[in-house]
Amino acid sequence: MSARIQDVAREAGVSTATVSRALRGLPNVSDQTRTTVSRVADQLGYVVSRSASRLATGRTLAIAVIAPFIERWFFAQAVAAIEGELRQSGFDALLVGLAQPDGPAREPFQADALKGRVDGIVVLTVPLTGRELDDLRGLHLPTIFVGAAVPGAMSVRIDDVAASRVATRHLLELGHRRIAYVGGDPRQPINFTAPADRRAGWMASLREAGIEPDARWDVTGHFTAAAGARAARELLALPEPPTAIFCASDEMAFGVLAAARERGIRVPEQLSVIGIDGHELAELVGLTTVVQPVAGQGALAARMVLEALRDERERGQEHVVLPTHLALRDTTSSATT
Amino acid sequence: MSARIQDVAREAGVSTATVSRALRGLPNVSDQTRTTVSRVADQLGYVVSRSASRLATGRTLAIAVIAPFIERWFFAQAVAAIEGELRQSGFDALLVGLAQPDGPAREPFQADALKGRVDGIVVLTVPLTGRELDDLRGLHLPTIFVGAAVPGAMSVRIDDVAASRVATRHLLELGHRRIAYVGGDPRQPINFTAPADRRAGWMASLREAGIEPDARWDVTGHFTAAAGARAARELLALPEPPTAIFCASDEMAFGVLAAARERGIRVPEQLSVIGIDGHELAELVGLTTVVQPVAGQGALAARMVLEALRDERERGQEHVVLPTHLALRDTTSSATT
DNA sequence: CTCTGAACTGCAAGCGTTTGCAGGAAAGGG
DNA sequence: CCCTTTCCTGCAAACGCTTGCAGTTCAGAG
Repeated sequence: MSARIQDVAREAGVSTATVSRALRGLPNVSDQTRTTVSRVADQLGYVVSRSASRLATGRTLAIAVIAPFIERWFFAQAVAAIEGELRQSGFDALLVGLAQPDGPAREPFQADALKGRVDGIVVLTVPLTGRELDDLRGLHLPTIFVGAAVPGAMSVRIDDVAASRVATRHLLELGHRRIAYVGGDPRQPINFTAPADRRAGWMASLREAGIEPDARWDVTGHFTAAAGARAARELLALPEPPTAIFCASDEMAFGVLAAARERGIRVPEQLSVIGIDGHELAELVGLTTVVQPVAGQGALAARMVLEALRDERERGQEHVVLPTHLALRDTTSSATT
Repeated sequence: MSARIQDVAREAGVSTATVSRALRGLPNVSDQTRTTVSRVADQLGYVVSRSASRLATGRTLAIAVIAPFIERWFFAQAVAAIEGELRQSGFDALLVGLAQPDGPAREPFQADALKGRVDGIVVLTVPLTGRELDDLRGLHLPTIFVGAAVPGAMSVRIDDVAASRVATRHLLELGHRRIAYVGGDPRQPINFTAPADRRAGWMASLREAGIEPDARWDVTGHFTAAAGARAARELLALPEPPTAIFCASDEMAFGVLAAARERGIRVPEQLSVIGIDGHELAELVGLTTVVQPVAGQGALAARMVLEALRDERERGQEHVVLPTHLALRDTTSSATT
């Protein structure tokens, strides 16, 4: 059906070995031969069989991208950036989600299902269990984690504690004292450090300001807008509600804003709200937030795997921390109380 | 390094042929043999080499998912659903984006780069050129389009004209006469019918109501919130601004809402806004919209490719149209003027 | 004119599965 | 007790490429 290397070889009057070398730009092929071969090849519409190359070389030219969800903003941005970077280098992006068909629980991650199928792996903020992690290491593939610093592996992330402190301090400086935190699920599995770190940053900043965080100010928004709204309703129904809410993601902050609107609470006059992320819509609705480079982390992670593939030796344990910055907008203002 | 089929065969005292058959559940293998082989296999941590199977069978067990963008809401939802469906059936999702590294233009789609790399293709609302489409057909792979009915291929989509009419009629029934449309790029390439259809539905509904749509009411929002906001600013600055704005996507509607807020225009009292999509945040902000099943379309598309792979004969040209429904919320109300 | 390399090119052995075909054993029928 | 069937199993030939090694050619040095 489709042309094979044999056909090109025959047509060009050379051996398959020469065709292979010519087409891949390897040295020791005369210019004339190379030209002929190339011409014949695309005349015949020849495309090298990835399967055969893979089998022969052991390299797949594919990278797995593991993400707990793909439909959420953060992951979609990151995945898009990773895919772009990989495509530019001629690598395939093998997308592996972990969401269950139905239900919120995630599927166990089968590391060895990837055995021999990819050359490297990018893991997006997945809270892996120790066993999953071990299996993953057992693959001996360059692996890079985004959003969490896993010991012994490469990673790219932001300083979550610092980002969180920036947000909290901003609120403190505005005079707020009752500052609530809307974060992820507190029963966080290991290795998913972001929610824990952000919570820690909030707590530490409050304590430094001499404020003991009330347990009721610490609620979970599951990193979704809807759950963020629920969390906010809870907070705003407290006898002494917070005057400011710090959300560990912009999406949750959107939920908080919606909940405030529902109750007729004016933002920022009666309630200050701040998020983390730099969501496209945050700018639009004027949400003050700590912006993190999401696509940037993804792209860098992709480049790092490719790099590791190039310099086998350098399978170091680079840990890159990208900067964040506070985007001051309209949802935070001085405490009035 | 890793166990091969040979190793399993030797250890189990059978031939590689038997191992292959036993592990794949083919008939004509005694229960006892099958048990032994399975035990030995996972004792050795044997995982069949995908590359070798691919080469031997010609089947890749992978499906390409082509999307112009991955980071946008609609595509992220669809891709997630597709990936889930594929994973459940043991297929790999090969993600192919078309976004340029920088710049808004999309990359040309190289169909034959996929030659021999996937068993089927899902194309998400990509406006392909005639040539690209021909190349794609030349692959002779089951291909299914989401969001556009390409003749001679399978597709799953919504009735964009109808969805648009529902939205427009809703506004008309509320008494609005000056109804603007914020859509996609008017210089739409072929085969990307959604923006054109939605525009057509808007226009037809207006005409049926005896209203000749003003050219200035027809603006483009590029399917992003930011551009939607720009479009709205333009509309609201008109000497006789519209009293209602129909957006071809919820994200653009968010932009419109933001622009209205900027100008101090109250929604829905002074301006009605309606979208299309059913974005998670639409519910939260109370945006009235025509809900379409996004994940549903993706999942169905995935199932259809797999189905086509199963029944080779049935390579029909099924065109599935999924229903939409109007979600009445708080951004539309009777025209006051 | 012969010799030495350098530069090309071809041979053929993998890479790890799958699968058509044939052989062999066991079971059932006459 | 012999002959079919039926059921399992193994042999070995693909699948389409890559690559170490060896052979050829040719320019330039001696």
